[in-house]
Amino acid sequence: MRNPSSSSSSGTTYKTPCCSKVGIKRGPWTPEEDEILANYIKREGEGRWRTLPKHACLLRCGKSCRLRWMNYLRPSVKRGRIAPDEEDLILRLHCLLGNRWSLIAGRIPERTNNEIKNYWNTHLSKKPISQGIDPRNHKPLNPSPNPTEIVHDHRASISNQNPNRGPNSPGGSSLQANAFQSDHTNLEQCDHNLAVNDGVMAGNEEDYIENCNEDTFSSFLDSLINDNMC
DNA sequence: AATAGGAGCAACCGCCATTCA
DNA sequence: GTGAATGGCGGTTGCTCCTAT
Repeated sequence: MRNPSSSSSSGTTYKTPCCSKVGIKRGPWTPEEDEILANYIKREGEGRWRTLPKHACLLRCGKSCRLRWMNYLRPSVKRGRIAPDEEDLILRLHCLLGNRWSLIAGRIPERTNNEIKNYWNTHLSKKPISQGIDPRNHKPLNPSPNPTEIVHDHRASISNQNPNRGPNSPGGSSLQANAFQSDHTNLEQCDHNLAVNDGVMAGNEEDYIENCNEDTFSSFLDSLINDNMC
């Protein structure tokens, strides 16, 4: 929405409201609403999203407030054009993680998952297609038996691992570990990737996966990215 | 100049995991 | 142990702007 004036109150119609409450405003945020929200969060801090609109005197649902803050009002959010190196990183990470936007965003400073998702859908998803590659799983659009496809398979399997969860979610670390475990299982099919894992993992594998935290996952991801798998 | 179609992106929805009473 | 509330995620929608015809 580029024109804030085209809110629901002025005719914009989105799908059925997430909250059925009458009097909840929907559609684009106005500068006044932004200011109210930003000031309130600066004063009271993040969280308690459901009750925030009432306390801040905003006619919005909590989800809408949270989204607005997370994606646009947070001071740490960088707006503007995606740099070529960021684009490259997004491509690599998507190659490894699939549509796990929060995971990808977590590794690109000051970018939000919504922004990265939009950028992928509008710009980057077309690149693999032009190269004859399926952007959803980075497999060739016309698959042929080829050892390198095993690498693609593991990427697809990661993206299929509970795609609704990321590192910032309450259950993030265990799910990271699950994705990691799945990833590793598939990696075993590829000598090259096994070598990658050997560099990261040492000792008992089960213990490693069980105790996988954000740092180790991060290291693991770094090794895959740096290995230029895509 | 008018208009149709595509691109870009903000905002919403439904779902799921976690937390808490 | 259970159910409601909450937070967070990915997918999708639809409005506005831009460009080609």
